[in-house]
Amino acid sequence: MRLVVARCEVVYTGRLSAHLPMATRLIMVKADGCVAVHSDEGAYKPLNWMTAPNHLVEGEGEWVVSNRAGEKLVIRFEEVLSDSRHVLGPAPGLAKDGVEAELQRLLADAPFVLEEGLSVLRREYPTDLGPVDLLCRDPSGQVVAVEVKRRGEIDGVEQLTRYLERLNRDPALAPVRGILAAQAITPQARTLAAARGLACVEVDYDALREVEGNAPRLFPV
Amino acid sequence: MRLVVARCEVVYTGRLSAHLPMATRLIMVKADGCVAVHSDEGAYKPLNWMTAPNHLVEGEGEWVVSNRAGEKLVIRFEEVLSDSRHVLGPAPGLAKDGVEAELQRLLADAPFVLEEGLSVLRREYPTDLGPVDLLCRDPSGQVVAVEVKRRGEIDGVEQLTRYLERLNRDPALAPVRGILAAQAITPQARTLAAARGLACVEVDYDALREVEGNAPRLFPV
DNA sequence: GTGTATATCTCGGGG
DNA sequence: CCCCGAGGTATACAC
Repeated sequence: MRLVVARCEVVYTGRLSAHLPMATRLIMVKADGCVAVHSDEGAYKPLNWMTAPNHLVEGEGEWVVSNRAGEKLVIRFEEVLSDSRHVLGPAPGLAKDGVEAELQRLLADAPFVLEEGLSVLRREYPTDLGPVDLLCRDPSGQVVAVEVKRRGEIDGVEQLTRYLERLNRDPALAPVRGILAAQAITPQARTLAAARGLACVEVDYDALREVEGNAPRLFPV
Repeated sequence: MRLVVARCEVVYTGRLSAHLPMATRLIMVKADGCVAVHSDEGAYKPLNWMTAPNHLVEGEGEWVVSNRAGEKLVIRFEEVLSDSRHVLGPAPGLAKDGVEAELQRLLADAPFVLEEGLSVLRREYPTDLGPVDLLCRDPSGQVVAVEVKRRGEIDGVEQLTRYLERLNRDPALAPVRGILAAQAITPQARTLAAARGLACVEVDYDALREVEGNAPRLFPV
């Protein structure tokens, strides 16, 4: 990784045009070639950047970084205050818990926490509007579409409504009903869901991880 | 700005839980107090971070950064390879030339490219759900709501649907119909638009700039 | 590759 | 203060 502290001026042209007037900033060049320009205030993310792969040309007091899509980042240096290189080596990636993907996986393994007797037909069931998180069947044989969210808000209700409208056009599935499953559901989302005849279930994440630990014994496949 | 290169391990708990195993990384502390952990590869944005305002406690080989919302970032150091501070001073912000805003402006000047005989009543027509990009009238006198997007996706159809539902409650405007205008529209968005009786128009941005150049002569106001 | 959905989204504007 | 909308969104994942 190369770290340059310098008074510079930056121009980006590509998907839009952006300009940074002359000031002191940090320029970070990572091992994969991506370039980021940081100021000392404001945000954790860079003001301007160029993702890899790109082509960096170091000219006379000027860097030109361009990529295949025709985007260009030009950094014009007035004064370089510091320029250092560091060998960081490979680093293992970030492991995340508690994102929607994991919630979906946990629910797919334990759909009964949503409703007694529910079983999963498919995850990511495709429709021509996009994939339904979980397609299930209840003990009576009715198909149930489940939309999984970390936080249940109006968007989730809209999404579930779209899918149901689509699923119910398929005579092999109809009538399909819907469940919005989330760790927390806002009152507005509940109201809209109720108006559309959709069920809401709040899911206790920690309890679900407990269930996962026990499920293999309690519900052998 | 403080830049620390170190072998470290990072744990974030808050809106989710995330863990970075021991490896060499860059830790950036900006003047406003925000902390970011960068690896040497992958992305231009940090793996882990904590936005300002927060509270940083430097302990024995360990930093604990926490904020009012109860989020916590813990960095445990094994070996510090470099630790430097730089005074960058204030920097002027980023100036952008937007894209959707310009597309909207171009269409407002040449609504007839969307549909023969269309004229603009108002840009950013306010509703209590948000502003309608373009409110137009067709030759028959019917009001037409236009949602302008750079890329036409399902979100845009939902947005237009909400606005239309709102506009059609106003007897002075109803019945209002809708057009989704974008440089490119996905098949799924077309499907949903068709199901809702909304029109889709793909707009050639460059051609539109041509029209703008010619319009003053061809279509004098 | 295309397209959808998520994100510790971030960031800004308006009520 | 929240809500909404846009982002050079980036990123992951399925078809």
